[in-house]
Amino acid sequence: MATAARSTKYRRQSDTELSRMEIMEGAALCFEARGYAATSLDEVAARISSTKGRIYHHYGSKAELFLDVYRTGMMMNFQAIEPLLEHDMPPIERLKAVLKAHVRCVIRTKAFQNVVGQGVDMLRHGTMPANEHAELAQLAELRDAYSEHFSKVLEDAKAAGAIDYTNIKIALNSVFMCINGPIVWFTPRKGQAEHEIEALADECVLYAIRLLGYRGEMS
Amino acid sequence: MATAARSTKYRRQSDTELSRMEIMEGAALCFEARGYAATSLDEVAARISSTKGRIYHHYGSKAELFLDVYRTGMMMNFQAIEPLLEHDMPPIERLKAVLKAHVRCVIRTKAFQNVVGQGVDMLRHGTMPANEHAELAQLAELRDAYSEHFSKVLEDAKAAGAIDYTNIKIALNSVFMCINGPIVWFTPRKGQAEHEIEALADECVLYAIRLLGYRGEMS
DNA sequence: TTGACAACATACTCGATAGTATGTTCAACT
DNA sequence: AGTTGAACATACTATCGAGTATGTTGTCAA
Repeated sequence: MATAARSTKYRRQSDTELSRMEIMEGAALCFEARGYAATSLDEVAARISSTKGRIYHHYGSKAELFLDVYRTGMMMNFQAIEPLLEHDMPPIERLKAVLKAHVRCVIRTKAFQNVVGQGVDMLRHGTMPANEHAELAQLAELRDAYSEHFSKVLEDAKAAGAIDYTNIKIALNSVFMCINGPIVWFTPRKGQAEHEIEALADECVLYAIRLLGYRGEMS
Repeated sequence: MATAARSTKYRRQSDTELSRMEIMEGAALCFEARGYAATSLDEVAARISSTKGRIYHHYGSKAELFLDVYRTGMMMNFQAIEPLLEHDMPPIERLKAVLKAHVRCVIRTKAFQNVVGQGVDMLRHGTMPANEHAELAQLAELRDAYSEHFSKVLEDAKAAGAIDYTNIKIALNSVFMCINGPIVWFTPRKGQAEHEIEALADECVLYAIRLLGYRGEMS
């Protein structure tokens, strides 16, 4: 039966994906805590109560694992904001919504986003550990495409007169520094209610749009 | 002669300090480019056309060198802003001046500040490479004291009604993210005039005070 | 039921690097 | 003029970790 065959096939696929995701989560936490270079794959394996053999069964190298974490982190970002780019709404409202979605995503997937940050740094300094230039270039494009989304949203809002800035590069960098801040300084505490995180995210967004010259208060 | 004796003594001291500074500058550049863990002391030595022996003559360990770079970076920051804390001036002007001084310092000493950032991360995650808890605690205090300076300036400006924020911790973190941004995204280009960097710094400061709810434009 | 393969675990190799031990030079003091 | 010690350079060791080679187990298909 085709259905049964596909079912089996997908279950195995799914298991593989689940296994890779479990590895990635462990890796993201280790990379976040100690940095890429200082993290050993034995540490990653230990974190998920496993062994290095398992990791090398799914990934060809440490760098490949790192790149997969990077890519997954970027995908999480895209999935968070892309739905908002479709809907028709006032530019300033879209800006607020996109910023908010990004911050929420960043907080939820903190470890992955930290790895993304490390990857961006490596790209910037040309110290990528891999020889896999194809993957590397692809990730750079991912990052640029994501940044481009924000550029467009910013320019729309500026054209609508809701915000203002002199140099879009500096403005965009500053906004990213601001809304990515939680990656660096946020530390989740036990028993922290969901609405506390919401308030935190709202405050980050407020500062980000203020930075851009937005005058009205939050609606 | 006491004078000659002291002169000799001081000259040797001074030479030692110069040598240490040269090592630190090489180390800061390497740490910035590859990160602490990925940087070998042979690389640092090669960067200053020297050998590992020289480094170990001045420092007991890689971690000790790192900590000295960290401390030196923080000192540069203090020296940049502390004179401004003395003078009597309107809170909002002091805020602007301090932010501007910080950004200028950050751009000039980019590599050192990047190391400071790595150090702060290590403190945060408890992954400091050294056993030297004394040094470690001292550096944490340095960082806190520096942050405290900004806290005071912010609160004064808020009391004067020039700015506004809900949560000082989040606001301060956001401001730091913004004014420390150049550490991450600024890349000096050859032939870049001094006034271009000034303009860049001004724009960072503008975004930072806007973030804090400042309404007036830059004077 | 068996064999074939995926999904691991275990046991190794080998290069890189932090740290050390020792050698060399040069300047100051005696 | 010789001795000493600071400021290095050179040569080595010891460890750690990425990558590999091989062993083990459960599962599914025929």
